[in-house]
Amino acid sequence: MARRITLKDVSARAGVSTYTVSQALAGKAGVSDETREMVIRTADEMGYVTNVLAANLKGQTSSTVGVMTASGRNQYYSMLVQGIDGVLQQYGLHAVTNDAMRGGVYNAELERESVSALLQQRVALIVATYSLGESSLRAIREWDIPLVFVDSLPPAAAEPCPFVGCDNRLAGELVAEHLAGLGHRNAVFLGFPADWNTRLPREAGFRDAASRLGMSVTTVESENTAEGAYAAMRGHLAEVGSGSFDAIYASNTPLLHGVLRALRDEGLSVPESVSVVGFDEFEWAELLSPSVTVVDQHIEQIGREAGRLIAEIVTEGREVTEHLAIRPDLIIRQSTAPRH
Amino acid sequence: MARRITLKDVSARAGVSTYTVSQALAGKAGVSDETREMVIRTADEMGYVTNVLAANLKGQTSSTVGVMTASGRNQYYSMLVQGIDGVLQQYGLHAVTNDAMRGGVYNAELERESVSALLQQRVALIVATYSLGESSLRAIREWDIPLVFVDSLPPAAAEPCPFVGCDNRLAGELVAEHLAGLGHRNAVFLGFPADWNTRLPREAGFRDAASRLGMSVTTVESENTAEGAYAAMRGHLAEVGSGSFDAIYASNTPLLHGVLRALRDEGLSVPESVSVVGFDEFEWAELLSPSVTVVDQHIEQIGREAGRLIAEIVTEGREVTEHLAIRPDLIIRQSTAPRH
DNA sequence: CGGCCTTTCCTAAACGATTAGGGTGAGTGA
DNA sequence: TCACTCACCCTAATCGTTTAGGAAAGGCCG
Repeated sequence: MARRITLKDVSARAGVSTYTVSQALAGKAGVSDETREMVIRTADEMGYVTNVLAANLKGQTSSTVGVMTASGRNQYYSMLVQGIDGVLQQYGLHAVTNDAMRGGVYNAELERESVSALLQQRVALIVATYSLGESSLRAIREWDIPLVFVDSLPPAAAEPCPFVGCDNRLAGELVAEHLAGLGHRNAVFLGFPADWNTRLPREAGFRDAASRLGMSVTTVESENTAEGAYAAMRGHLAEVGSGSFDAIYASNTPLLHGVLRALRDEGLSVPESVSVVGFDEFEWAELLSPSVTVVDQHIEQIGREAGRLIAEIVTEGREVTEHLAIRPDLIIRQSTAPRH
Repeated sequence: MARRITLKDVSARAGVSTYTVSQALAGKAGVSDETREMVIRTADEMGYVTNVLAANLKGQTSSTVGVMTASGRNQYYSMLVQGIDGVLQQYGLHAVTNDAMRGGVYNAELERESVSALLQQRVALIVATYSLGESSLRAIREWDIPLVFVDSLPPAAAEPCPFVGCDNRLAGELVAEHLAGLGHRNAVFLGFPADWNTRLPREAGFRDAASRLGMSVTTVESENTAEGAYAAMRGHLAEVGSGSFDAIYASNTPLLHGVLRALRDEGLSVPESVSVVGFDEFEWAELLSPSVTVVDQHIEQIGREAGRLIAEIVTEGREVTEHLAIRPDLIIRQSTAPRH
């Protein structure tokens, strides 16, 4: 292809002005039906394809939304992004993802670069799936770019700001009620760093319900990786022994992975010695031995709702500050059993 | 922010022409060092951020690459894309992903829309991770957009065309040699549809080596989902009984999942009744009981190599047609054992 | 000193769309 | 018939950059 067909080429061939072509193709008013049809016909005879760069430049709009993740190896995020992307495609939008993890650890420099890249692209909206840094927040606000938090609650500095995610407090309560109902008295909450602010409600809901039900909760701190959880769990066992707790709530899937490995390597059987609950449903949960009880936060639904919300904000320019908390469910499997 | 700072604003404040500012900020020649420094200083004093849309429009270039996937629920693809994206970020490029699956099944209409969306964006390059349809191939070629296949081999119509992926033939050979070495005589190859053209070499390598080693191979056809594999496997067992084979090679992770469920539900124990090998290493492989022997195709490496290749093509305009086959390794675990 | 590079910078025309702000002619009502 | 509206279309400016094609000034050489 020598040169690409432009709107001007189409207008020349169709014998009308570029204005008419533009209106006709965009489906806007001001063009008669016969002209519109004629224009459309010649346009695709010529193989014309709109240049969205030019359209966005002139229109001061953008059809891309930026997604910022800090996923590391947590598959959860990629599923989430996939979900969002699927919806956006239906609205003619597309997502570009920027991850702020390098070599498994959060990297502030990368976050800065990501924000800068998204600004350069003049994205229509930014989706944050973790607690953004102070300077990112400031830059985004300064540029007047709509921000929506998904999964992770907006930090106070970002409010008011729309949010879609799991009701993490409720999730913790469900787990605590389930474990206490099985007769467990001493639970361990295995938490990732509070940099990810989903940590707080996830722990608080668990603690509150547990104390209400007379179950003690010990928090074990862990890096946000399977390896970190493995080390943390073995460390904890070495310190307090296996008799000091009868249940574990691992606050996400990588941590669950680490816990299960640690228990296996310590020779502790699940659920006989200790009950285990994970956060997030995943495909292998049912095939493990024992199959694993988890909180299902309905990630596809979160993705869909987020996509819908984003499309609404971008295409209709609506101001939204609504917080949408999806109700989680407990999927009870073999890794939790009555205490004996 | 009332109005956004443009290059013209910077040039006015700095007292030089837009040309000078442009050259200075882009790090090109034709500007004295002191002027350059002065321009850069005032630019970030003013909080100037390049508008890449405008730059790309004028420069007839693009900093985005399109990635086409047909992933469904196969986590493999999202890891691959993550890998590629990570490298691209370092080159100032970014990826937009378009998936051609709707509701778990391939959708040609979606593929057409994806291609159209990528053309509209004037992407610099397209990455295909599955066998694109005839019309997509034609459109991409007509638009003169570089195409690189990752994971999936280019169809004949697309050659010559660069490729990065696993040496699937070799993978099959490794599996066959391992199984035959354990004394197995009758293997089942569980294959996803040949629409995904990785199927062919993956099966051929296995078959060739098996026949060389005196091991028979029966192919069982399956949809490309865990559910499909489950159904296919149970159907096969109902038809021929469990005594007719002693090993299974599941050609990707969703299929492996279906196989393991089917065997469990049929009460067949692994590896006592049948050895099982999966394709693709995944985090839970080692924690399952039994842990699963898999082919590790080194997906991170594939992603890195692909990213590097893409960056080279886009930023340096190099013409590349090289095929890069990464050597897979077998990770032997408990799901394969000597036949007794 | 005149001619000729170089270096440094500027002017102004693109890139490919969108869209105010008209203009034209037909229809309508008085 | 005239004034007015309305539907349809056009002209030309504009979005924010990059970059040919000079121009001015200084240095160098014979």
